[in-house]
Amino acid sequence: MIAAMRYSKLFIPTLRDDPADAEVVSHKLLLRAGYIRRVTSGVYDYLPMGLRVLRKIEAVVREELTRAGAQELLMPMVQPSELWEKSGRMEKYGPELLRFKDRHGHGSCLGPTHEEVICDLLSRELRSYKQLPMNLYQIQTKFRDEIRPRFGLMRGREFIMKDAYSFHADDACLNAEYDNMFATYCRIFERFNLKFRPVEADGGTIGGNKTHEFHVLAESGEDLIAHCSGCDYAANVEKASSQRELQTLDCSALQTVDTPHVTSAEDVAAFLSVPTSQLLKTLVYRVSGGENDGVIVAACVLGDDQLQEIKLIHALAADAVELATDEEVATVGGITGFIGPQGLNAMVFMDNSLKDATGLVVGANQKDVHVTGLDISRDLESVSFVDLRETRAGDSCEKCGSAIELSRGIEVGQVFALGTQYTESMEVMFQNKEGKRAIATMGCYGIGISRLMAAVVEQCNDDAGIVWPAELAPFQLGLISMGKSEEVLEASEAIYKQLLDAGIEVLWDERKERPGVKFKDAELLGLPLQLVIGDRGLKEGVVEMGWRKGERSEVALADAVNIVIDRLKPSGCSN
RNA sequence: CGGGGCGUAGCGCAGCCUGGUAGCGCAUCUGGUUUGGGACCAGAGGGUCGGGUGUUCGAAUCACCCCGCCCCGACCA
Repeated sequence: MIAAMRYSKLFIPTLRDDPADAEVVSHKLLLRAGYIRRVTSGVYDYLPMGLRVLRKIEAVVREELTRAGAQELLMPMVQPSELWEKSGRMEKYGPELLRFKDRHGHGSCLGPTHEEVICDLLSRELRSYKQLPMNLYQIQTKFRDEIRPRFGLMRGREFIMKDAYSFHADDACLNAEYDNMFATYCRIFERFNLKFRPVEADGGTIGGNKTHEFHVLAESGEDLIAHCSGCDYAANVEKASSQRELQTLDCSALQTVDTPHVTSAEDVAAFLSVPTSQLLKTLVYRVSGGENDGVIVAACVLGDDQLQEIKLIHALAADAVELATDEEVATVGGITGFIGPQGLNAMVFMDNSLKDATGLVVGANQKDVHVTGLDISRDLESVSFVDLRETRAGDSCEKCGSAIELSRGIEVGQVFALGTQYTESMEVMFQNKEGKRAIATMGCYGIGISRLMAAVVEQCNDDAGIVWPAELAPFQLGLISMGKSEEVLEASEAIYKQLLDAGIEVLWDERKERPGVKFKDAELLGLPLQLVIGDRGLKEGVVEMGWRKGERSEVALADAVNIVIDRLKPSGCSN
């Protein structure tokens, strides 16, 4: 990367005001500081400063992956449909996969991820167990036609990702590599000075048996993560399970009560003067995919709980579930607003928390009527108990019983132990020690490079602008010439050249601007260190050195270069 | 796709309700005065008022349709 630049020659279109269409701080600041510009929904230009940061992130990721034993390759963005047909994901991936035909009418798609391509490659080239294990990665542009791109770089349709794929002769080896990648990810995020948390996660469309997500903690994060205050348990709420308190209620007999026009759990509870937690919510869903495709099912949680649909999807081994329409509810004998598990002509799933629940209020499957005094084990038959409810703050941890807390996070990475999910359908085979053909086992590991850029800014900013960690700043030093006297310009240029020779990345602000403008821009851009050269100090033979976040001091002009080199040279130094 | 908000100069906004020759601040250009925390004076350039249709003598303004953007929900690195 070019070490030094003159500000007046660099394309850094900074903005004085926050752009009106940016909501979160990273989006605002990256636009204002001239790092990115929007091209179309979820698609961005990386301007020179933005690209420099991106390259820095990539450099750290490359260094750590190389250290961890992975090799870089580059796969294509355009992928043939056949590979997706073969893996079975052509259907499953849905409209997020951007499909098109080339001029010969050949079905193609833009790569949202590369399991198919890498497996295709390995299926051709892998022969012997002696070639394993192998971990291949790339840093490349992905395209996912997201339903709702938002928050600038945080959720783009086109984005840059580091994706690694490992192949192994057996699961023990896969697990070792999973741990290796897990540790590598921790090291990478630590180098960026991020507050982050690895959490147990759901597999999503990638799939897999074992998977963790890495979340950068930030209020603007789109994910909710649950973590225990007493032990190391942490999981995405999509996956998290926990224990809730169950009230002990009297087990009086079943009784029907009229509840005219009272439908929602809150309203019914208020109407009957009981806590919402005494209500049983019965939600009716239509299933898509899997063995129950098209089937209508019911799922129950307590009135004050939320149903986590992903958990229901897993319980059904389905692709998706959608709340049933009133008509669909009627086909299984329910009436929207008064649905209950009793006598419903559908599979009924109950959250585990309900096993011993008694004295519940449920819909009677009759207009304007509810039933009280329901005892799950006494009054219901053939229901399946599964984990369905969304974990809430204050629940108790299943491991240690301590209180669960919730935080928001930005998912910047995920690791998966996939097993043979893709290698089987894609026929990634090799000859093992015994001379037999065997299916390779596989892991995959992603880091959202461009998202990481936004996540870092989310955590590292103040009222004045961005505060880059030393290793990610587009330039380490902002050299500010104050005033336009010959002495100042000469002194600045001399220092600029010495720093350039020393390999310090310096942005020399030699513009004919007033001091305030230069300070504001330097702070907006987030450069870790400033060196200010002005007439006032020059008379005394000193220049001013100031950290982006912290103290300022005067140093002798003669020592300035050495001091700067000393402070900036050890990479990863703090500011 | 459902719900909410918005679209007027590069950026931020006013004008719209109550129709009558398009405005403000910042930015840009020219000249001058300034120069340690987003200067001042004088002048200048820059607009299909998101697009279309309609109502009207006349539409940024009213009506209808379309497009785009932002926020909340379903997706995910």
